[in-house]
Amino acid sequence: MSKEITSRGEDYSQWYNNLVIKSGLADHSAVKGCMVIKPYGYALWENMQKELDKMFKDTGHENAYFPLFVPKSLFEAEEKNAEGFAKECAVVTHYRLKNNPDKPGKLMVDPAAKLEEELVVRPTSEAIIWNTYRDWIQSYRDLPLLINQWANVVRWEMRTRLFLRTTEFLWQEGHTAHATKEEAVEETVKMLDVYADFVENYMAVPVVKGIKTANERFAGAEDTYCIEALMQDGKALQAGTSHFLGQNFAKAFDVQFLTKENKREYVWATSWGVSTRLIGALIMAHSDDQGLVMPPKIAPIQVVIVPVYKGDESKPIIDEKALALVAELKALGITVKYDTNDNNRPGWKFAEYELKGVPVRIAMGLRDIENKVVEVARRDTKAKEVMPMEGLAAAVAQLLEDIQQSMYNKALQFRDDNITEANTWDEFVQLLDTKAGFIAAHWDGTGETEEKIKEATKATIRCIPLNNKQEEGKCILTGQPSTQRVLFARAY
RNA sequence: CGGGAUGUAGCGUAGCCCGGUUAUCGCGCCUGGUUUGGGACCAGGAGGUCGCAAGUUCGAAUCUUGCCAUCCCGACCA
Repeated sequence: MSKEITSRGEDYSQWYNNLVIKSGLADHSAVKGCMVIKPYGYALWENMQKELDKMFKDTGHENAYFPLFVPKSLFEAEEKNAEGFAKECAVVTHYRLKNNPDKPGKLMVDPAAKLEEELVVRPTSEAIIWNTYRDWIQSYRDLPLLINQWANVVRWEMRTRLFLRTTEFLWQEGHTAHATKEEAVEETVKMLDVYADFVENYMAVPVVKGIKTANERFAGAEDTYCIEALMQDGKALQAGTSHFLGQNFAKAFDVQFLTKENKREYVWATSWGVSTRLIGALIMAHSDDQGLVMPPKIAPIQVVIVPVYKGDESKPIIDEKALALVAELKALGITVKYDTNDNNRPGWKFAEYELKGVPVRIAMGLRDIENKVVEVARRDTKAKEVMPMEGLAAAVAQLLEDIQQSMYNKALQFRDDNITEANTWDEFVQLLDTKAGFIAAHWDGTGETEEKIKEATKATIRCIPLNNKQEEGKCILTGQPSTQRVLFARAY
């Protein structure tokens, strides 16, 4: 969208970091690779959680909580899953510290307190959950089992980025068990749809629904479905995944059930998750040079009222009108802040709330009150309008809806403008360097070719879109025949 | 773990090459006052182991060596 941002190129990282910190969403922490989510950022996460949780419950899921620690023997039970995550696991080996005899006042790990079996801090919870499901599932009557967990996980990545990749992050992970393959696949797709619905309709970020190639698949899954979003710098971001796990975990943890026909069968599994990474997606999809732009449906503050005082005697007059408006807005379920902080002047507040991305700002001064109007500014377009106080609350509610829709439309336009077809290798390489975005190109379907393209260009296959148009073509690298285009991009 | 850069007040910085008064400037912070329609102004004030350690020197933020930390680029990845 904003050319300024796109053209910023290598400064984009810096710009993103500064924005996250200055807007008060989060900060670096004392622990390398971890972040502190500040109240404003956490309020945003809570709003996202609330909506997602409602959607999960509407689709029949219940919340539960499983332990943070996974005994190593359980962790390694599903081999592919274990292998995939092994390189990024934090491991607990001891359970006690003691005074260091050589360094007074310092502590050391007590060698006598070594655990018999190491505990892996969960990078994902399939293992501990499926070990539990064995006890929960005996009969077809116990199925389907539809559980979600809100939790933190730890993945010890080499390089981290606020919200996009932190050592510890918050997420939800759904883990379901089904009697048939068909039912499990249906669940996988259903939850992908839930994610797409949330990201598009609440976060106003359009996504491409698709399926991952074998190389990009979740460790231990038969199929990984994903939603891919496009950021303003032309890079793609995996916003959520939903996995069809087949019977892999059921077999690894021996989870069998008796069918109506009294036959023992392994259950079919899915898992799906989205994380605080979505906040990164939100920032990179909508923000501009003035700061964040929050979609109204999940904005921590939807409307801010800034009073413009002229001398002390005007305060009670403005307060009265403003508080009445606050009450009206609240009655409509709108989150509103009346900023009476006298330390900052109106201009300062205008800039501050723009930085924080508050969708609607109302300025109210004596002049307005005399004319029975207020100044209403919308964050997404920065348009200002004088509106009558009569019926204002309803008008603001309508405006919030307009902003939500308009933000989505703008992001969708950008996304669609940045899906480009490439038919030759040269075209492909040139597009990556000049335009970026998603590149739709033919691929011969082999992991080898995919790997070569990645090595040569850093672009990966983000997904094979669902309901993809079938067309004859030749692989851009090898020239081998292909039946459909897949979406390539450089990704976060 | 490889390649590059940086470390000076809460944040951002000047000074370093070419060693020499009390370490520069801006923002922020505190006190008082005037203000308030796009990041106010005036006056006063607080805040520093110059990343750590050793060395060279009459003298080190500045030179040397070692260490530590952070960031960027690669491998890894939701």
